[in-house]
Amino acid sequence: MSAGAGASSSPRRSRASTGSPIWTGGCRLCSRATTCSEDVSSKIVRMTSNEIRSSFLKFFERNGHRIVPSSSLVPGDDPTLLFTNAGMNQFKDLFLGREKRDYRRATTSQKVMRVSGKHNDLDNVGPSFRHHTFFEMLGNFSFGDYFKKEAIEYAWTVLTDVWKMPADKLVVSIFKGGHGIPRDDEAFEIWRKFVSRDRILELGLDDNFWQMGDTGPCGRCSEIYYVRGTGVDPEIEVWNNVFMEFERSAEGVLKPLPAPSIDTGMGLERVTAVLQQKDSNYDTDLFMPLLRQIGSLSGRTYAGSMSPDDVSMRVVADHIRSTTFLIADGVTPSNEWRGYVLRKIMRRAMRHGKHLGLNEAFLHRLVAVLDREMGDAYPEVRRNREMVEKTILAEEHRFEAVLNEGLPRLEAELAKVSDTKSKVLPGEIAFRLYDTFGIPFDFIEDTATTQGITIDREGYDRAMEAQRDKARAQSAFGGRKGQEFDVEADDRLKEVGDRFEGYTTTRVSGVPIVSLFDEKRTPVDALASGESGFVALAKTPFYLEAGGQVSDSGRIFSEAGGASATVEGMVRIRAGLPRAHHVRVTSGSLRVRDLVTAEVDAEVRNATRRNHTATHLLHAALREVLGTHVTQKGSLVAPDRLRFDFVHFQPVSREELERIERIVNEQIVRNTPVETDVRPTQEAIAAGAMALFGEKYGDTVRVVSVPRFSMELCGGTHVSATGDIGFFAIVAEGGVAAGVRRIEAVTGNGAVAWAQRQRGVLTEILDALHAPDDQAVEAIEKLQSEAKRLGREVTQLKTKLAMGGGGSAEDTDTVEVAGVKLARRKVEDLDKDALRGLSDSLKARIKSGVVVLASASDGKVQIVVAVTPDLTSRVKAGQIVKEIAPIVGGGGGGRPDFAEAGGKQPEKIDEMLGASEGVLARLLGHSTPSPA
RNA sequence: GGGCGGCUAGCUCAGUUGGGAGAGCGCCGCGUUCGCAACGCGGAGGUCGGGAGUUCGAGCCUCCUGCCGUCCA
Repeated sequence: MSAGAGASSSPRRSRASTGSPIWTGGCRLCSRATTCSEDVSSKIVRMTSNEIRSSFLKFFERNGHRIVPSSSLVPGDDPTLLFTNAGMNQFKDLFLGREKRDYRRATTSQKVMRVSGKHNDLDNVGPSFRHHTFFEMLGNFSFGDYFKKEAIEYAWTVLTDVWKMPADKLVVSIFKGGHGIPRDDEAFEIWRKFVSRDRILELGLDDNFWQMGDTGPCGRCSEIYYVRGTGVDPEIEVWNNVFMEFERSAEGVLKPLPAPSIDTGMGLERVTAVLQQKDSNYDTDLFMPLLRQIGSLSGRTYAGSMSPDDVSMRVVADHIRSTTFLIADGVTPSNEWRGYVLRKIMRRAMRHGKHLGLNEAFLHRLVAVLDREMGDAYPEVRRNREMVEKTILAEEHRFEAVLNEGLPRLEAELAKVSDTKSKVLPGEIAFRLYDTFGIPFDFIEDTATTQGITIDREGYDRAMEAQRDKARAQSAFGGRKGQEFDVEADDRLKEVGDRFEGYTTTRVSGVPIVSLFDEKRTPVDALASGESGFVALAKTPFYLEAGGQVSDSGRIFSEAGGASATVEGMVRIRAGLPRAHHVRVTSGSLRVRDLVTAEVDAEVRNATRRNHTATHLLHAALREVLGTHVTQKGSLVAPDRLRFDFVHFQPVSREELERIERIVNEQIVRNTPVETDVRPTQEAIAAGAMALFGEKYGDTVRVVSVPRFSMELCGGTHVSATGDIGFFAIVAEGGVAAGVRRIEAVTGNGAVAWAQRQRGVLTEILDALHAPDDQAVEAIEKLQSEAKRLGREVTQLKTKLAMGGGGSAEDTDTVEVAGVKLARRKVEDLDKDALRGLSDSLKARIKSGVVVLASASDGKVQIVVAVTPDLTSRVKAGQIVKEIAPIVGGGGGGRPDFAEAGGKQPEKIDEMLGASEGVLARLLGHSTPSPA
């Protein structure tokens, strides 16, 4: 989605930055020759960024807008969108008419991330004075309420009245028409009331037409520019007003929306630069405190230039903002998806820190500045400061480790090419160092340069491109969306809404069936016995998977018609519509408008309730024992177990686990009644209720609390008092990803069963050991060392036995072949190691010669051939073994002094040993003495 | 989702045509010393991440799988 209410990355900005302003020919604004020598802008009100933000919100509040808090940077309801990238994201469903709220005008200061643009914005950040990965978007919105006239009036008033921008510094633009869409005459006429005709630019599709996607709402828009006349950006786009007035169908046809809407966006960083009369966003009070702190840590002073130091300082200042806000919104650095983007940004900041001479971990020390400067406007930063700092520090250490690991490899590769004539590091090698070992390219380049080595950049880029292509090709199939229900025409569904009765009951009767769908999710009138499909009811006690709690199972039946169906799962049709029960009809048939009873399997539900409340207790206990950096990263609440993933940077020790388990069970014993109530979201969070990261909450929320111990926002079903849980046992603890641990636990009957199983195993072990429990470990250790000792003794004895045999050396058949001693012996049941030992002893005995040993065990033959070192130049053990092993049906090989082989025919051992004499003779170059 | 690299003694890691599992540090004992460090000698400590396969024989080759790291999406 490319939302046009944009600040940092619209195409026309990049054009401006290359030095071609949108309109040329002198300063038309103030009718002067080229630039404005007179400082008209001195009239502008001096404001801090905090004042600018709040004055904007307050203005629109005075004009009937609801001030809505910024939504999370992690889009809660759109898994395909990497980060929130426009102010309107959180209102998407309102614009599409899928959702209704109790206000039709809103204003926000929205946290926004833009990193993954086609032009790879990340590289612009630092060198540029106004590119950011993270920024704040001020906006006002109308959902089918006011339209162009008011929007333009508001915009003009804010700029010229609230902020006192001189009118003659402002230029606007409208859509000039094209591609079958007419020129925006209306906007032109409205603007004419405020500015002269020559200050209204007319631009095309790229600049002044906005759409969310290939289909859906879209419209012409109007941009407002502030003309400085000087600096890198002689004029700067400050505000984009989108007039949503059409809906584009799949066929590409535009038809008017019944209720046209307004969506605007203004980058706070830019407008602050304008109002504080700075050429660069970084010179404003949004960035200067950060730059000062970076300066004092690195012993430098930010000078606002294009020098490498200043560029690096800008990179760090920008990236610490993204980093802090992302982590505060629950993203943690990892190797995939959002976490990966975060890591990339963090490591880029660390690298630039190194350029500034910051070799120790420093990034985490900048969070305090943001807490101080922005903590009032964005409480999540203040609330999560400790966790943010810990997360950053952990990543700084990890990056250090990666470099320490990779550096020797880099040095080794450089050493290889340093002797060559060209002194070029091949691109594939450089890429491999980056791809596999994570050494940043500029790091490789820097190191290489100091050694007079250059890098084959082209080869590097080629390798990178190949990797990209592969990844894209493979994931093209991955992103398919789930099937959608065909409900467009179904008004009944919209009227009914989603009525969940499951908090108070597990059974509702006399409920009409609103709609039926088959497995393809298309509407049907009836589902017959044996068929499966989906049922929407006017109300239901069935829980739909959310907050980790799994969906209920149970049945739906009609007493009158004798129909019955099992409910196998629950599916969301669409927000605000009834939930769908995935059913299999077992008898009779279900028809639309039938009255039915819906009944949840109460026992299963009760088990789930126990686990859900226990999860809350566990969460609170974890924070008590491990610290408040513990935050939920995932959760599964099933009837038979619960699983809880959370942020923590090391394994949880056994002592800690036991303490956590004890605390939870103490809460259970207290039998505290569990309270639930619905409260305004802001109030609940202010009261300290635990909210989930990345979760989208409405204006009111359900709060589940165990008084004096736990309070969480939660839509799940819970026990009525903690005592209902019965017993809580932690079953497993382990790591899921870097910085995330997982605890699995059981409750109630399941916990009792688990404990009994454990005790059963212990009892059996003790029985087998014939030892009381306090001596069990000792007994096992004794057994182990005894077994080891015996094993050694057996090996020794076997070797001795084989060596000495019946007490003499007569079992060894020693002959001389061409002046070389050949010792042969057949032994019983010796393993490889013992044979080796035996051969060593025999070698020692004959001093110089060849030893051939064969042992039979388990129907297999093990052969060893050894040659004393003085003879290996004349005959090699490997050769002998290759010649004789086939006689017993095997093969083998080895080194000149020692070789092994195996075979499958023990009965032929004697034949083989006999043949060895001839083989040796032949290899020594003598004819075989004929057998006796 | 797709690649690449790693996993061997308590720790850090070596280990190539597939053929005796190693080093350094740490640990235990002995020696040396008034004692300690250092040093010398000796010793304990290993399911070579797990499972299958190929082979007479697998730390090493093949397949599956787990975990860690890293890059791309």
